[in-house]
Amino acid sequence: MPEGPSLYILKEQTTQFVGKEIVRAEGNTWAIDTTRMVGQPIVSLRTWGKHFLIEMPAMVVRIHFLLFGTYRINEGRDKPPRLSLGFADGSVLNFYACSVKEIDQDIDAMYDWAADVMSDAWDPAKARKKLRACPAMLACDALLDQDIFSGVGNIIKNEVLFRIRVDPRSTVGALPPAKLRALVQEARQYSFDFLGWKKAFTLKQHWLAHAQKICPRCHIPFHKAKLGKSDRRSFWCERCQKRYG
DNA sequence: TGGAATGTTGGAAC
DNA sequence: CGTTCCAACATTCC
Repeated sequence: MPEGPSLYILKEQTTQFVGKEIVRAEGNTWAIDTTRMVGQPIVSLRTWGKHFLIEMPAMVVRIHFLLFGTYRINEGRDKPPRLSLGFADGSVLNFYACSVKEIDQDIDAMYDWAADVMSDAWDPAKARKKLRACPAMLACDALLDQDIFSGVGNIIKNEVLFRIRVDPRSTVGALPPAKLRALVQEARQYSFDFLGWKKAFTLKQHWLAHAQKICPRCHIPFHKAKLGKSDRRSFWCERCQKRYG
């Protein structure tokens, strides 16, 4: 489920619920009092990267799908929902195996919308500025940093670095300006390509590097290692992806 | 079929 | 007190 483009699809699929009043709210979430949602209309459904935000007049609930979360619209599944919302017209929005949290601050103060690669507010110059502020950071860590590239996940990371021919172990500060610019540009571009392929159910077949064995450009084996602060899988080609720094 | 994976958090450890 | 480490969560696929 994760990665920003998937959340973008969720937002598109749930526009029908905006403005509707929640008449039933339940589920096995322990983190919020679901009864407080009953009687409230949905003011907006928004995303910030991998966060799905349900805005009501009196509260904002944040859904995070982590690695395994799923959702269903107007149907159930074989597991009990973590959060299930029912509306007067009989429509239903179900969330499973996700993190549910109430946000008790002003969301506009909390979220930097310019960091969301899927957002109209995405600001590439601001992203470059954030990158220049941490020159020692590895390229693989930079792409996964949600404060800089909100919505980018491990697949997008590997594909972006392959596209721009940068070794994941490169340091941000050692990247030539054109590469830094390409990194930021492709983080958004690839995310929208991801979106299109995901909608067409052809995402996996478009992977060039992620979980691949042979470099499609050089036809030599990819290197594979767990890299960076979070020890995430990286796939890269020693021949066509250059290591800076 | 056991292990790994599109991810993050919170608390322990240092 | 700040930073780092690690278990925990939970589902699907190979």
